[in-house]
Amino acid sequence: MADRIPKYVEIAQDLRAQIEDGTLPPAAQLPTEKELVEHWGVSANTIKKAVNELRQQGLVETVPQKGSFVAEPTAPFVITLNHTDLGEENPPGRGFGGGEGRAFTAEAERQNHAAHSSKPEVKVEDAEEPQMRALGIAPVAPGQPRPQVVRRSQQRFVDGKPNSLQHSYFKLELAIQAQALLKSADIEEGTVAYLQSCGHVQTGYEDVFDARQPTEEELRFFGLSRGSLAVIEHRRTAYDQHGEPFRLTVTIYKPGTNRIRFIAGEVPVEVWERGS
Amino acid sequence: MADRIPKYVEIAQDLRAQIEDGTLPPAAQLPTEKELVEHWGVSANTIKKAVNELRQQGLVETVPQKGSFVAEPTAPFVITLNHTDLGEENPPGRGFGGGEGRAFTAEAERQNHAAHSSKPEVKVEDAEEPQMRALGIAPVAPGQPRPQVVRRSQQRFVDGKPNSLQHSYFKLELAIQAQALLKSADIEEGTVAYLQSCGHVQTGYEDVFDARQPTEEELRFFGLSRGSLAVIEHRRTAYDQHGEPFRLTVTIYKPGTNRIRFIAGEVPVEVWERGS
DNA sequence: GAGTGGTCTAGACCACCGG
DNA sequence: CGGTGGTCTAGACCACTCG
Repeated sequence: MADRIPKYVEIAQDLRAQIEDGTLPPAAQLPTEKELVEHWGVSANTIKKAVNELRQQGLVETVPQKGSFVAEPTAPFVITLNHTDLGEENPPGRGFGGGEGRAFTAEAERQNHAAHSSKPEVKVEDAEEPQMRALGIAPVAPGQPRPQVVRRSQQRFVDGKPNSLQHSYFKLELAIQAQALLKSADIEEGTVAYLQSCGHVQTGYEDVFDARQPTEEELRFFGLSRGSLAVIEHRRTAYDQHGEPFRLTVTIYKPGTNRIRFIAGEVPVEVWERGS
Repeated sequence: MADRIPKYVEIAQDLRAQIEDGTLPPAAQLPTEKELVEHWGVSANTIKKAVNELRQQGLVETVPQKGSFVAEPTAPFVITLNHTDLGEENPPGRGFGGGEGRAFTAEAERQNHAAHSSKPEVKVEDAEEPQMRALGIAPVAPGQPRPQVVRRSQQRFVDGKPNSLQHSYFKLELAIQAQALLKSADIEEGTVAYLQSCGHVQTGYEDVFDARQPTEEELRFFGLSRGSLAVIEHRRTAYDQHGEPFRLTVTIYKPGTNRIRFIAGEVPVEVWERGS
């Protein structure tokens, strides 16, 4: 019976209970590791493992030389990646390809959140395997020069806090045709509309999701420390009227504060409106 | 410069490199912790942290009293939760509400995987908050008796290996009308079709995704040890012709071996066919 | 300079697995 | 039985933050 609960799990459960019943309110600092060591009469490593559990559960965020703090109550920001956006009629407030570009800020406003994005950073770089696959670029032998792609990257914030990272990849030839892609500035009319005016109508897309450990860059941006939660990765490959892939957009979300949502068919309007 | 890489990260990177270049092929056992301790001249805890990194990255699976093994090359099984399934014409092979029920096995076959599901386990239980919210059941004060719901749970396997867990929730009144929901047996014609024959036509749904740490039950089912990767949770709330929510299906996927996919509009047929 | 968490060591005991 | 990983201890030093 009971399966021998390790001490660090027990400690984590106790702290969790304190967080859930409000003894440790949101944003409060946890007892320091030293205090916990004394309180429980265990060694420092055991406490670290306990706190680590909570970090992985998203209940606690640790700032390395300051302390561990109860995570803000996840008033989740919902990204609606809606379906009904491919030339069919668009219900009011449901922009094209939700979650991308300017649709992101519109979505946030509907949910009474303030959102902003950094200026796009544009880089021309050697294509990596997954990007090549998605954009339909033939693989090259190792050692051969790799084809180049344009990457447009943005950092996105909600209520001033880091929310997601977005990288869009385009073939270099396309960017030469559609030069606004090379400028480090928002595309006023939206990327999808702009590319349409350049002859690439987005007629379909494929969305793929996965969860994975954050990279170092993502850890820094989200202000997380190692060993905390996984991020959600969303890859959207967009196809034009010739059935050719012409854009790959990769968005990385910090979970807990984000929900990814799709809506299909008829649902009550309250579902659209509600933010969680 | 270089930001002081901890030793355990360095060791993890070395092992990772060995996995990626094939020195440690899939399913091979890693050097034991003792061997790694000797090889690197570090203490056991440092090795454990290194291996833990790899576990969280999904590169390694540890079986407690046997050893750590290189994870099988993620030949990812792609669950296509397609859009074009709401009464519009269905392209061949794209069943209704992909990823659910029998559509799951059909999807697997298209990708040349063998899939099977356990017999549904049916339970009548007190509704929890999130289930009530989704099914549109009014909240009750704490202490009051909670309304009851029917839960149908299935374990799903691909190529004999645990793939996902699925729980569908229904209001008890609905299950009384539609009694097949109470039987611990597959519903031959599919749940959606069956409920349609009971007067609930699925006219829309909302999908929400999140990533989180696995529960104890999920750890056991997936054969993971604590501190390994996050799982992907997919919640689908289905609405009927009156705009009432009548079903909540929660599916938990082991990441790495699963990709969740949506397709909208026109994409080349190869995209439908390919398994990654 | 005091306080924080991050890394690391060199031991220990345990539970479980296999032959 | 020997070998494995899981837990745990009681120290240590470091880097960073803050007053």
